[in-house]
Amino acid sequence: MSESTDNYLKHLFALSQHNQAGISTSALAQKLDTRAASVTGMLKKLHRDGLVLHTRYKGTVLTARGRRIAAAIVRRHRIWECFLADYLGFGWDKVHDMAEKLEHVQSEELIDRLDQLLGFPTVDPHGDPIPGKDGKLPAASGQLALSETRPGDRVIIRGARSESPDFLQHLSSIGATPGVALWVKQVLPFDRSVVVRIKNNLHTLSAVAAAALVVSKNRMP
Amino acid sequence: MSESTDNYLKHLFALSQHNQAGISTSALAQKLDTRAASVTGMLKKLHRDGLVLHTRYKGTVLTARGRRIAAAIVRRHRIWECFLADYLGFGWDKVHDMAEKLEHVQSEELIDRLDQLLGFPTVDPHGDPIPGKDGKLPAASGQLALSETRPGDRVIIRGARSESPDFLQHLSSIGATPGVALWVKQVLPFDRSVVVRIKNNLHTLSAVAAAALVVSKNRMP
DNA sequence: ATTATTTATTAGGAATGCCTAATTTTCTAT
DNA sequence: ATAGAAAATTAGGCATTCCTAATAAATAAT
Ligand SMILES: [Mn+2]
Ligand SMILES: [Mn+2]
Ligand SMILES: [Mn+2]
Ligand SMILES: [Mn+2]
Repeated sequence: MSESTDNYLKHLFALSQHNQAGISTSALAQKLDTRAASVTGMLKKLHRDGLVLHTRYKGTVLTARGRRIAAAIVRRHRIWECFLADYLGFGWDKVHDMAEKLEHVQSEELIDRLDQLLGFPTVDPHGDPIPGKDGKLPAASGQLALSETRPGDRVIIRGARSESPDFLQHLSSIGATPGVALWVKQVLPFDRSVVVRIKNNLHTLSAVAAAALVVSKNRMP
Repeated sequence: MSESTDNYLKHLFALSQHNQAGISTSALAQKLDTRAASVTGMLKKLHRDGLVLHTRYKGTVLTARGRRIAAAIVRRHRIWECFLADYLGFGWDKVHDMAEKLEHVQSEELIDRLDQLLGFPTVDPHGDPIPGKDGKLPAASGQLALSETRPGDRVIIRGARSESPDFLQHLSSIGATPGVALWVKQVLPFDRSVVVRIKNNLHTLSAVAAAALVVSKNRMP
């Protein structure tokens, strides 16, 4: 298991959280900041090694074994983030990059003792849940619908509560996809539409849309 | 800077401590557990990059730049070992392998904050000195191997010249850990084994073990 | 349904870093 | 001085992991 395969599994795991279907090669390439061709090559190896199921031109899903390993990586990442924040005083804008390296140190005993030192935290400094030793993620906390936010809030998009292609396509067209930051500018009183800013562009989401868009006030791993 | 080059520099640094002349390719290969041919190839790259001076068929010495980087790696390694021992309760036979990975996480701020958390230690759990931020190694004074002592001497254990978990675990099992007092009872003539008393118990250490156990005759450093 | 566009895969190649086997240089012992 | 041994290097490969360019498949538009 190399750092590279670790990162592939970790991002597949993250993308799987808000994707029913298989993960697309391009989505993974984007997360990993590599080219799609490289991703295809790696997916073939992960498939050969029984960590993912990859169907040519379709998509990729983690196997139980791949998911178990990925959860362990995310667990390490987030426990290290807790340590960096709680014991070394780093802010949540600093902890991620360091944890990005520390997560690859494979020692279960090391992580278990860190976990104990930290008092068995359940969320990392970004509010994201820490997988348990069994690989299970505590139910996502700190998530809410965009309709529950108030003007001034800065949130991160987590996903959608609808599979409606129309709705999802509309969100994509305005750049509202998981991981993207969103500023709540105002909530129109007469129909509760929400005006938001996404990357310097203003967009208006209906109350129905806002109720179906899941956001959180925290960052991702 | 890869983990590989890190390890080359680190071992060159360690070998330089007890070697006036340039380091031989085979000595380095042995420490790194690789083949001499691989070492030659890497040395050419390190030379090209200005980290070592390598003279064909002669030997290799670190440049000032190479030495500075190597000292930083050793500093990280030993500070991590202190953390693992002091905060996570790992024994000196366990810390080395984990630090072997942690040392490659490159963040000066991370190490400086760890250093502060630990109270700026000057030696690691094996009694080895921790290079300062300037790359300077505190000189170990009054230290000698147990094999250099004579019956009747009373010494304090300072550390070990091996990271072998088997060896360190054995020492721990007889109570021979840094700071502990030890009386030299006799040196067996036929194989130079050393019989010592530790807290009212007699133990016999082979000549090989005695040569790897570092002690001092003075109280505290 | 056919074409155009987007997405994904294959082909071919580069950099690392390791290996074994062959060769060259240096050292040692006669 | 010279043969033999030891040490180091070069030659030739292999596995990873990434890249760009060319091709193929799937999806969207007409
Ligand atoms: Mn990472
Ligand atoms: Mn996080
Ligand atoms: Mn290492
Ligand atoms: Mn040590």
